[in-house]
Amino acid sequence: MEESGKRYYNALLPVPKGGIYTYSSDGSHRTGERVVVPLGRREITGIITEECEKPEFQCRDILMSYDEEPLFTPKWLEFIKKLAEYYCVPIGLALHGVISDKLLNLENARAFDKKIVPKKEIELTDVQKEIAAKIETDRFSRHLIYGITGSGKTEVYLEAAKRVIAEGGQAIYIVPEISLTPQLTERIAGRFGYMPPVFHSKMDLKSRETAFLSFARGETDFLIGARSALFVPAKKPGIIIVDEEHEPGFKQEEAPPYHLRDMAVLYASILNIPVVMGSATPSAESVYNVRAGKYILHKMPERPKNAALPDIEIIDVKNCDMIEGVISEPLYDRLSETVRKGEQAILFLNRKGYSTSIFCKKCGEPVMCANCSVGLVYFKSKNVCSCRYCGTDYRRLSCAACGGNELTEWGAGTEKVAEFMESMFPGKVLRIDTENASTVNRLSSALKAFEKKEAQILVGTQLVAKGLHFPSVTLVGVLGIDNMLAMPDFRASERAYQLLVQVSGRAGREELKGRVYIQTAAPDNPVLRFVETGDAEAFYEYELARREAAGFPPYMKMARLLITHRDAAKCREAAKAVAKAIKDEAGGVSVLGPADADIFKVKNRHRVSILLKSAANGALNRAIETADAAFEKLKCGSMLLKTDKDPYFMN
DNA sequence: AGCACGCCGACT
DNA sequence: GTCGGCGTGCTC
Repeated sequence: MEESGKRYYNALLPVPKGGIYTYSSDGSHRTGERVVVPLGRREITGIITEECEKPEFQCRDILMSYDEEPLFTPKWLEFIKKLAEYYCVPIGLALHGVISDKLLNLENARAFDKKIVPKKEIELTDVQKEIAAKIETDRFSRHLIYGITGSGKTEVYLEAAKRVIAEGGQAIYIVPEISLTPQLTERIAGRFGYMPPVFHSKMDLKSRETAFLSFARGETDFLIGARSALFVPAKKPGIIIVDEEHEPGFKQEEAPPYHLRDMAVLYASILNIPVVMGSATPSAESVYNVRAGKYILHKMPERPKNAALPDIEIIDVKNCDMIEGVISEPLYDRLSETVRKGEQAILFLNRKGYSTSIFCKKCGEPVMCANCSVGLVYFKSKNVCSCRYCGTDYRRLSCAACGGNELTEWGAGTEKVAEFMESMFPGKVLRIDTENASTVNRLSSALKAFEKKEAQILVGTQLVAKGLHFPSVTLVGVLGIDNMLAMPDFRASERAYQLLVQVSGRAGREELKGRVYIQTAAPDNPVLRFVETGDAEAFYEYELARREAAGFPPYMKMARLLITHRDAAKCREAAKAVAKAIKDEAGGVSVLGPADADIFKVKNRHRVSILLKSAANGALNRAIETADAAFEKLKCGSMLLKTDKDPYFMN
């Protein structure tokens, strides 16, 4: 029992239901050091948070340490702790969700191979220089660069990053879509004179390990990547850049369900460094934060080469002839003209597949997935009907309602539109959606093909709406946006607006003037009007007023509780009890529901949701804690409660 | 998350 | 009679 020489340490472990555990050691350890410790019958890697007093309970010895020099910093640990607190999840779950096991156990990696490329010096415009100069690098500040598509925001980010790097700091550059990084990395390479390290979850493990470790050790000074790159523990972080700040993809759905933009701001505040966010279509939250004086606004209202903005026209599909029920005559005429002139066009619709709904000929009922409350989509290329929620493929189908075997299809997806276009313009059509461009490589080769003008008409989903630059595209046709506008979601109009403006931005990027046609059955929808007139101010005015009147974010804090279980009745019953507990025990929140979720069944689990709203974050957190406690007591079987703070997807 | 313990159904 | 299904509970 000679334990006098022992020291005691708290370690943060990636254990979803806990987090901090105490261990003893004969040696000494520092905060941020990675250690291997025994936990139950296994060994697990965690991070030392601090030295502590000898605890009451018996504790076990630290088995070994990975680091002589701590890889993680006290501020990084503080960041994870605050993230967990904000999203009301155990800190162990936060760690687990933010750093993979592989990386936590990483001992060594190949050194970063600095591939030198020819440097392309670009003379910045006065606006670009001015904004970059306003980003002070010595303290926490939040910047929103509101620059129209093609206004050159990237150059501002890079200019600020260069300065940070010159001062000995590291720059973190986050983008929403992995698929966008090839075009962007080439551009960054040109400015820096070498290929920058990239970090995202779809790249090969070896390069990812290299990018992680070299940035954590301070051997590289720039890191570009997706969400997960924010959590690479930078040694001397100096600036965080969040491009396309409005992107819904920044909201992580798996636990912990965080929003990357908000976490970038939180991390920057802990580090006392600037965070720069940019978008051509800022989120309502960010516009609100500018008004509240939290974000510093920088506007870039013009394109550098003075390329004109496209003309936008709304086509009422109820009042004009539709060819094949897909494309209106005026748009078709324009398309022919564009092809004749040797220019390029993009046709956008946000539905993939061939037919977007399938019905029974006899009774008219839609054909649903057997496991989800979702209609099936027909894919002609694979000759299957698929559920877009659980991915089940159906080859032989009959009507679940009447047993009828004759089915009929309705609604056009990208496959059908591309097929029809191909019949009208043979050899000139290319389709891009997640179905045929499932990997980064396939997508980028498809985009390259279009760039090289191997096709003149590109039919695609949102995949083609984002940040791409095709100088010869002069026509953009939006074939389907109505389903998006009709979504029962308070963010639906914002998303539709952003998508329309972004996709319109693909038209006429250089000398050639662009035209945009938006087909709709609801031409009077105010969102479409704002897109048509190009009056962004008016859109944000409208949207924020609507949110304020209805008590939605950003004026109110919101959380969504989703309870799921095999048995619908049990699920509803539990949700009712949880809602009652919140009403009885937690004050300062309004409780909406419980109600069956919009998509009330996924993978044979019934889904019931409760919405919580509050003016105060603290009250909301207490309500969530109350709900968690009540749920622990009454749950049965494999019933689950998912807490989603600042929810984005309300299906 | 793992991993073990524990209590009920169909098999050599 | 056991093998194994996954519900439950704990890990310093």
